[in-house]
Amino acid sequence: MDPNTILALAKRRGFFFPSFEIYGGMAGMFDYGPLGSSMKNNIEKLWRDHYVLGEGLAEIFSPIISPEEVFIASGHLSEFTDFSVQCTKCNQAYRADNLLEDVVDNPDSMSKEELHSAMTEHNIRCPSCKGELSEPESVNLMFKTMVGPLGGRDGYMRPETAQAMFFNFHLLYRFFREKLPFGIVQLGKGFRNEISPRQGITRLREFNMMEAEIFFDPDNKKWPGFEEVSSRKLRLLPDGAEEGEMSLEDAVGQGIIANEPLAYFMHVTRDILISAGLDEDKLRFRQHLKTEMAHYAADCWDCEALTGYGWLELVGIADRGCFDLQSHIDHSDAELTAFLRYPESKEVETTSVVPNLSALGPLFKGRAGVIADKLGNLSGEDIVRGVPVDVDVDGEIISIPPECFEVTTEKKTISGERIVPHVIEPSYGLDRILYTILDHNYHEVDDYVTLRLPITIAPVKFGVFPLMAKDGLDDTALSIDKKLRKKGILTYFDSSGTIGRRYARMDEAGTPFCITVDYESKEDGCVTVRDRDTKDQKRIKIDDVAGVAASLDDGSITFDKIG
RNA sequence: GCAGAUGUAAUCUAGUCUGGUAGGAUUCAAGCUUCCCAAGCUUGCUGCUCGGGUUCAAAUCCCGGCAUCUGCACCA
Repeated sequence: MDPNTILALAKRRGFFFPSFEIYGGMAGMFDYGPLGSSMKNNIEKLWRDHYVLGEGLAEIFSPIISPEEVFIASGHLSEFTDFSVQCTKCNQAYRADNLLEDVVDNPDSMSKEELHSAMTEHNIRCPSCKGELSEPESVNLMFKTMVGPLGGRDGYMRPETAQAMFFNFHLLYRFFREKLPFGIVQLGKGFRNEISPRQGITRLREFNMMEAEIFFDPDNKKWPGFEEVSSRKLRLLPDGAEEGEMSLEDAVGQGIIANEPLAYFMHVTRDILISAGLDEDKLRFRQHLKTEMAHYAADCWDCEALTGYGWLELVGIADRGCFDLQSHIDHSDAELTAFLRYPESKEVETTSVVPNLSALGPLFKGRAGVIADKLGNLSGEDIVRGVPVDVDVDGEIISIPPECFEVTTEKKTISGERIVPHVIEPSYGLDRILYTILDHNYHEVDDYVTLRLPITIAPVKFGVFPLMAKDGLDDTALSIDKKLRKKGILTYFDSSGTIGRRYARMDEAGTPFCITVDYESKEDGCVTVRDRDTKDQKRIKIDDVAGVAASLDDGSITFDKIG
């Protein structure tokens, strides 16, 4: 579908529109209008139904602004930064490390100064016009801010919601009673200071994500429920192979998808997107090429949808290995590990050296502490009972008499070990999904537009109209409207314009059903329910309206079964 | 970020070359009409992307910003 058509509809009907328009707008920023906000809530609800209710994952909600340390550990500060150079003659911009790729080793790990001197040394010039290049300039795609008005700490707007699920691991692990696997979700905004965002709502500087992090024992990557769906098929486009349909178990068995949970959550993703109204024929899973894999990923599949913008990445499902947890452990010294109990405890005999400080002190005075540490680090094999031992203190070899230490042998029971869990991350781009839902459900016949949204996603569930806004029809319609809203069903009451125009408005907003009160209602106590996609009408009792509407809303009956 | 094109109401558009009251259609709103699929009639609301310059006078000419589109580059 032509993006301009979708954009025009979105603006006209209040799904979404460019932000700050009266002040000239701002690239990469969009507002959700009334219909868009409602639709966004519905998508989030559908997503939570699967991940929180269905899979038993737990939701957290953390700050957007995060201290610099988080992104030093996550790698975003270094990996999300590019050094660019510009040609002074033709103004063409390049990534500095790309120009040095075949000239020096590991240019992407070089500092600004190293890049500059390497470029001077090897006389790197503009590849297209041979002009002089500017000095490298660092470009980081995170939004930077200051925490504390007078300076304080550097902060950044998070580029993904994921990090909080990693650096809070120890608390969440306790919440899940110290058992693997378990999963956490977070829905919220992420920020990327894109160089030149385009394509409407599909590439934003401030965008909405729905992310899950599921933690596993690396030696036992299993998720309950895989067997139930293992024969289901997905449309796969593996790295270096032909696109084709394949069952989950075959794909895992042949090593095309790295492991079961990865495949399982790909399937969950497919289910969610189909429930949201996407066209299965326009969906595929594409494996990341080795070269495009993020700095943290071990295997990654994108769920892509065919839209007016071409194939669009909606969901990324990555096996991040233990990269993030390990990195936060290294940077913070926090114990972000899981304890794996062995099936049976092991008895281990260890010999250790215990320094005798009351003997060491008088003999070595100030150096006693250092010597004690050195002794403590010796293993049992370095020592023979009753024989002096040599210790190296700052290059000086000191002989320590046997009365200064004891050698003890003890038996220990080891019941398990601490491991750094692996993580599978399904990460959904909410805005892109919303856009694709509009794209796949837009139908136009002779300039008449119908959005065939599933009722779970539709921003408004029922239009409620009096055929004419008089003779009491409006009062009856209003009371029906009120009844539905009391049941938690979002309606739209409309009494102005002709009935056809009102139906048309609702069709364009994707409202699945309309309820109309007419003159016969007074006599037979019935109203008309009209189906958006077929335009068929059925009459039902006014007294039954709320119940029928609720059943249509939750999907327990369909239109053809009512009346 | 670079190059080119574009910018008139919620939407589509005339007017820009050649400076002189901004026009139409759709939408939207109020009303009439026993009105079930964008019917008709009456009435009404909303606009020159922003800033500066030239000029008696700027939607129109000049400069700059912003945004959109296309291509390049970028895109965890």
